[in-house]
Parts: sequence; structure tokens; C-alpha cells
Amino acid sequence: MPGDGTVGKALDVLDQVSAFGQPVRFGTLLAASPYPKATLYRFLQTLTSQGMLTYDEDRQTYALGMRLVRLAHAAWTHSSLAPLARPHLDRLSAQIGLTVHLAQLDMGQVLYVDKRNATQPVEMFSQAGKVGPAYCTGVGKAMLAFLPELEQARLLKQQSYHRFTPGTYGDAAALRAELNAITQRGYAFDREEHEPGIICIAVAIRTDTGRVLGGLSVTGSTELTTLAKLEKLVPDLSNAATAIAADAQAWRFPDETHQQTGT
Amino acid sequence: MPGDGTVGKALDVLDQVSAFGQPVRFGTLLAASPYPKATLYRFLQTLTSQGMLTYDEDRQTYALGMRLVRLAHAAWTHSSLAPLARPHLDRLSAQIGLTVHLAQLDMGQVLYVDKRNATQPVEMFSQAGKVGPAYCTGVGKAMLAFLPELEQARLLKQQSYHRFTPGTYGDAAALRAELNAITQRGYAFDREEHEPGIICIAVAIRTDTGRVLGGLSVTGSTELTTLAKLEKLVPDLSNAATAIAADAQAWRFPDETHQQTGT
DNA sequence: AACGCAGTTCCAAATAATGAAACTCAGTTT
DNA sequence: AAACTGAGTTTCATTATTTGGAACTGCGTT
Repeated sequence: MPGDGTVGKALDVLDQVSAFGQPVRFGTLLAASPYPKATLYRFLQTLTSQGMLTYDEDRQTYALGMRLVRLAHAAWTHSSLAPLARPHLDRLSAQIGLTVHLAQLDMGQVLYVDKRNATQPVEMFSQAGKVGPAYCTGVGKAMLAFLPELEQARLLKQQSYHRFTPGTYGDAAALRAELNAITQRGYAFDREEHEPGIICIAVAIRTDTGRVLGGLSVTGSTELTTLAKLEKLVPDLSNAATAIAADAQAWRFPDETHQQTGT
Repeated sequence: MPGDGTVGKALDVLDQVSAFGQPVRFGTLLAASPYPKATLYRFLQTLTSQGMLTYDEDRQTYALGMRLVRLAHAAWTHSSLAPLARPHLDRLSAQIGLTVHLAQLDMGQVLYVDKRNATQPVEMFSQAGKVGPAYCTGVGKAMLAFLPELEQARLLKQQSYHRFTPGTYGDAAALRAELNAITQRGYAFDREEHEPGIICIAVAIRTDTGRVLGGLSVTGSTELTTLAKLEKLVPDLSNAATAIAADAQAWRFPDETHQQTGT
């Protein structure tokens, strides 16, 4: 599966390394790679010398490099919703005292970009950057529901429809019906569709032209709460979502600032 | 300075976009780029289609993409010290109740990979991934001090020696003397060298063969504390550093010899 | 209606990527 | 000890991609 050009292939290798979830040896990568030995070798060399990978001489293993962490910090700072949404998340979290997630849609998946935890101080980076399925999470469905038809159709095709729990929607048709219900209702439920015992309600964060910027959810466990109780929080969620969208429009879609930064 | 090959150039473009610190238009990038129009254009296309950049159609701007955030999450998880060090940071933070930073050296700069804040719950991702100068921060100097001579010399040349405050070391010679003192003493001070009013003490995290894995620091403000007071925390810091190094060697950086368990 | 500017596309020439095969260097095995 | 093995590295002629000047498009301006 060739991405576009040499660059695409190289980035592909990054994903391959990432997929192992731990430092990995050349041979192991080679076995899982579509590229011949010398080619893969050169990619690894290049990526390592670029700081996108690190090579551990002792163990002879490759792992994702810290340059990614730097770049991601910048990405998170200036193109995720998180910095903008921060005060609103704080307020919402203080108001309702439950776990709150802020997510965006990325390549058909849910990408969590921020989080407030009810009880414990945050464990952010281990959470921001995490991805989840779109078709069986509250935020995922809320975002999908309000997407333009064409885009929605495209993403529905990409979903894996793995049945995590008995409640998981198993195919695009069932999901589409659910999305219609969500569009009507204005918010989404997660009825233990991803993890047993975990329920949530979620709303989409949308500009006033209807464009989906992200999603916002409140999560609880079936032991401590019910969907009916969570549903009472919808107004708070919606208000926060609206406020975030408003700020986003003010900051990210305003008339541009002309500025030149050196170097 | 040409990176290696096409891939290097493409990654270079990522940095360029990152350098603007905000979504940026094609023309602006072009002006700051060494590449001709068509070439830059194609890079942007490729990177965007790869999810390393996002393109805002309305504003016609490019920004760093969320794929970076995903990859960085994986990088942070399986090749930074942070996951390993987490329990130790928690303990240290609880013990001393001040701001604690965990950092690694990356391309001659300090890369913060985790943090515990004294008062406020963490603001992680906005902190992890952040970079700072090595020559005028506690963690930076602590790490530099214990580097192999050759590597140290190489990095000293790379430092910018910008004088942030009156106390900042202004050139390699002065810094080298300071690093020797640190090596003797075993830990580093930051005497308001980076930010006025901000002081810290820091230690290097080293394997038992002396290899520098990272740095650990406690920060305070001159209004609330003094270096003398902070200095009393050195044993706690050192213990934590030793413990982290021990765990790291057990898990990920086994340096021939295994031994020793921290507190 | 013509102009200018930002962004996009084209294509022959220049360059870089490719990958089979040969090589190196430990750590076995005969 | 010599031969073998297998992971990792290097070579180099072939092949495919990148390159960038120039031409094009479309929109907002004069």
C-alpha cells in the first residue's frame, strides 16, 4: 500500500515502528514490511538521522524519536482545539465533576486531545494523542452524525465495526440509523458500546455554519450513574461546546494576522 | 543545511511550518523556504495527504497535523523516560511539594517529557514536548555536565548562548567551567539564568555505567524559596534519579551490568 | 477590460530511490 | 580451528521520482 511518493513510504515506516508498541529490531521490522532489506534499511537510517526515530545501539532497536514529541507539541498547541477549549473544559469539569473528554476526528478515528478527570489529577500526555474508534464512542458518533453527507459516507466505510461489546453497532446500516437519531436529538449516547460498564453522553462542537470542529463528552460508569442522570448534563455540555466553537471561530477563522517569524 | 534526501527535505518543511507557530499560507511559507514554488507546493500536498499537515480550505492555511499527535503519543509512551519515571515523579512530587520537571536531551536542547506541578493539576501536553535551552537551565546543565567529553563538546558548540538574564552564561568557556563544578558537586543550580526570579536544582539521571538518560529538577521562585533551601532536597532528587535509572536499565536501557534497586 | 497576484499544473532534465547481490562480523557448529 | 550461519550493512547499475522554470488559472483590483 504505497502512500504518495518516497515521503509517504518513509512515513509509513514510522507507523510500522509505532505499531509494534515497543523498540523493535531491524529484522522484525523487515519481516512485517513490504519493502526490501536495503530499502527499509535506508529509510530507517534517514528517519533516525532526522530524529523521527531513535536507535538504541546496545539493543539494536528502533523506536519513535523525540522529534515527534516536539512537533506534536507544536501541533497540539496551534492546531488542536485543546488550548482554546482549556478554560471551558476546566469550567465544565468543575461544574459537573465527572470525566470529560475533548476529541477531534482524525483519519476516521477519534483522537482525544484533552481530558479532565473527575477524581485524580490529569494524566494528560498518556491520554492526549490516544485514538479510539469513531463508530462506538460517544464523541465519535456525535461528530460523525453532524458531518456533511459525503464525508460521513466516506468515514462510515472506513470503520472497522469490531464488536467490542454486545451493544456495539456491527455495520454501517445500523450505525447510520443511530446517527440519524443523534442528529435529531442533538447529542449522542454511548450505551456501553466500547467498554462494558462505561457509558457517556457527547455533543459535537460545531461552528455556526455547521462545520464539525470536535466533540465533547462526559463519561461515567454504570455502577455510579445512569444515562438518564448523565442526560441532565446535556445543557452544560452544549453550552461548553457552543462556547468553544465561538472561541474557535474568533481565534482560528478570524481575519488573518500578518506576521513573519524569522528562522 | 540540507537534510538527507527527499524525506529529509519534507521533514524540514514540517519544521518550517512549526516555526510559524500558527496556521500559515503558502506564500508566507514560500518566502521563508529555500525551495522553489512548485517543489514546496508538492511537499505541502504530500504532507497534507499524509496527515502530517492539515489544510484549512477556508483560510487557505497549513498547520501541523494530528497524525503527529498520534505518533508522538506512541513515541512518548514507548521511548521516553516518562512512563517509567511516572511513579517516581509522583512520589517525589508528593514528598517535596514543588514543581518537578523530567527532561531529556534532544538535538542539543532540553526536551521536557513530564512535569508535576506543586499547586495546580498538571497541564501536561502543553508542557511535555516543550523544549528549552540546555546551557541555562538546571536540567540542561546537569545533563551536559555528565556527557562524554566528545558529545559534550559537540553540544556546547550548538548552544545559542543568548543572554536571557544577567546571570546567563554567555559563552562555551564560562559554561564549561560551570559544568566542571557541577560534575564535582553532583548536581546543578539554575541561578535565575533562564528566567528572572526562577531558580532550580537539578540532577542527571544516569545508568550505573554513567550514561546520561535524562534530567530531573525542582523549581522554585526567589520569592518563595532560596537555593540553600532547595539544596536540602538534593538527596530526594538523587534518590528519585537513581530509582528511575534503575528501572530504566531493567526495562529499556540495560547497560551490560545489572544491579541495584532504588528506594 | 486589463492587470496583478496567489496558487496550481506541466514536462524534459536532473537527481534520487531502488533492490539484488555481495560483503562483514559475531556467534555458532562441525 | 575452519566452516557455517544469520543479522545487519554496503555497493552499484538500473529505474523511477523529484525537480523547477515556465506557463496557466481564477479571483480580486485598478
